[in-house]
Amino acid sequence: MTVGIRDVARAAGVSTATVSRALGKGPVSEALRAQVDAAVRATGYRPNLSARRLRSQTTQTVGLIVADIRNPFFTAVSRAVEDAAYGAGMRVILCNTDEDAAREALYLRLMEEERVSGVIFAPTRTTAEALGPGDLPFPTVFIDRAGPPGLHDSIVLDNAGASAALVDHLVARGYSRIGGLFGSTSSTARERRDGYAAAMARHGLEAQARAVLPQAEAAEMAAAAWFEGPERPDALVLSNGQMLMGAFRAARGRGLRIPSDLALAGFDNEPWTDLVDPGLTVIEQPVAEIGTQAMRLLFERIANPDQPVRKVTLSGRAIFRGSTGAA
Amino acid sequence: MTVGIRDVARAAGVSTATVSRALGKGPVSEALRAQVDAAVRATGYRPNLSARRLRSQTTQTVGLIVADIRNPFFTAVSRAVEDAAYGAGMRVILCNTDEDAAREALYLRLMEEERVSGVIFAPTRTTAEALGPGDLPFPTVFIDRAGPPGLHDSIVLDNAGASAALVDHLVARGYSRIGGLFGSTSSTARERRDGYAAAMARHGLEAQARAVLPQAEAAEMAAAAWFEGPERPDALVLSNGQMLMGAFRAARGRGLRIPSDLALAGFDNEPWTDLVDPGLTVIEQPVAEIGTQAMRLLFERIANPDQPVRKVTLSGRAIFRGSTGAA
DNA sequence: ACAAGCACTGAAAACGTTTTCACAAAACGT
DNA sequence: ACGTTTTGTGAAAACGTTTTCAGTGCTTGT
Repeated sequence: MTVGIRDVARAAGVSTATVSRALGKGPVSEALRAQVDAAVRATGYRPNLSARRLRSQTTQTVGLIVADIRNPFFTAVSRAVEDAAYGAGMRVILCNTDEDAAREALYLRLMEEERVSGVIFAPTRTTAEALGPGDLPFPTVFIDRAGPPGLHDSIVLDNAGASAALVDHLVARGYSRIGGLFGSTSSTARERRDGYAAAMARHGLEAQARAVLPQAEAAEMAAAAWFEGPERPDALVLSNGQMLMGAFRAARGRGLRIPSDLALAGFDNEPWTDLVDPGLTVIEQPVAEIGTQAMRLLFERIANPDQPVRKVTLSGRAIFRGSTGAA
Repeated sequence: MTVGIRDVARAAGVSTATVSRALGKGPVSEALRAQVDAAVRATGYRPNLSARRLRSQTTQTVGLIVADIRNPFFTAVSRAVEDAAYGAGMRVILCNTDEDAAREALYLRLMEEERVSGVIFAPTRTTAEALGPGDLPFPTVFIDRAGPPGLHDSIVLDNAGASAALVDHLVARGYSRIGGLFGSTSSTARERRDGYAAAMARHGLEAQARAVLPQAEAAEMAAAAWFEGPERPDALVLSNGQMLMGAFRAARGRGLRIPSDLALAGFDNEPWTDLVDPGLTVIEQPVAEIGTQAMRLLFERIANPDQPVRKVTLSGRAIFRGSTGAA
């Protein structure tokens, strides 16, 4: 029924070995290569990738495991990863964990079964801390979030520095009751919280940090409760773009005026953040670069498994807008 | 080196056939099944999916081909598709075509080589019109956009009706120089344009439609040029959420007041559309349902290849906001 | 008690490629 | 002109599973 390499071989009058070599990069004379090409076209042959992978023991596939593709940060990173992968003739298996360690374990097992060439992984803190030396039997690059210390390549943001920059800016604009609402699941959120706390201490201010699931709804509820409570902050730092959106919603719902009643600052320069009124002060992350660099690190690790572990730290870019009383 | 099914068989003291059956759903006695489970645990065996696919001739994989995952519409649909797929033990191969017919052809070929069980596809108009009866050698469900007429299952929006609803609303609010800026690449954009034109005609108004690439930047430039020109509209209908964002940017850049100088209405209830001031009137699409229904149609088609072609038409929900002078 | 069926198991074939191996012919160095 | 390499080719093995086929031992119905 379906046409295989032996049909092509028969049509071209050569052996299957020659067809395979003509399609790949083996040494084949020009004459035979032309015959094979013609036979491929005539038969409409499509190589069976499962068979190829089984025999060649290389899948040309990478896994990409993130919390939720609907978070625009991961959307953008994923797109960059996919472009780089397809550009290099590789496929991507995308998995959404929803910050759930059980699903992370499930997908890591799937990656083993797929015999992926490598994995790009943004883990929860739980998983990152539980992972030991031999637990990932494939090259792995951690992105956005730290993996187990010292074991794998990674590419992260200078989270503490970025948080501190936001706090410094808020203090300079005259805010003092600066609260921080951070994600509860990632090392990144924790680093942002620590950077916030350190900067607050440096300014002699009392840090007020809370943690929730890093999603818009959870942040909206937490922020709303905070605004109702006895210690209403005059500024709020949010740990990512989704939470920033939640906080903005909560402020609007309470009728708070920004930036006079409340300043807002956060992470991720999502396209809408300069569309609202006032625009929101954010730390822009180099999303495309994170994706392409992650693939680069992974390729190099695959090519050279024993090279020393590398950690790439990128800087965010602060964009000051009206939500913190800036221009 | 790597542990295979024969190692498990040896460890369990049974044949590979029995291991395979114990792991699958074959008939195996309880005693042996327990031995096999123990051996699997002891050896840390991970089945090789490439080998399984090759032998069993079923890949349990579906392709998902969309224009750009960064478009929140496709992001949400993709997430729903992936959830449904993984929930049924299938994998997803995601491809971004950037509205490019050449890349569509490339990825369709890839789907053949992967021997996917089926494909979910949002094609450009070019490709949809070029596709003949035998061109897709796998079950295919078209989403968001029409495929070749009558050949495949599909799930689309009532685009013309939704457009007309927007026009009717704008007319009721007193607007009359209502322009339409639509995507140039999809049947969907064309249907929205036609629905717009028909509604305008019904109201005795002159339709003014333009078409550009369905992206924020292109729409912003086109809208800006339109606002500068001699025939500035007093309302604009946009063909998707990205273009709506572009038009909103252009209006703000020109200092136009919404809704007094200009009304804005479009498609896709993206999270930011009710965050800007004024909120934007949109047609909300049932994104999650589109994704899950697409997978359902695909599963049913795979299970029963010869059943009649089905076309599911979903209705959008109009959400009237300040950008059209609504409450 | 015996034929017929049933439930379970193992040996071996099969899936569609790539790769190894052996070898013939051509090219090369002296 | 003669070994020695190089180049190109085909036959067959190999990749790691699932599935077919042919039992074997039990149960069942009569």
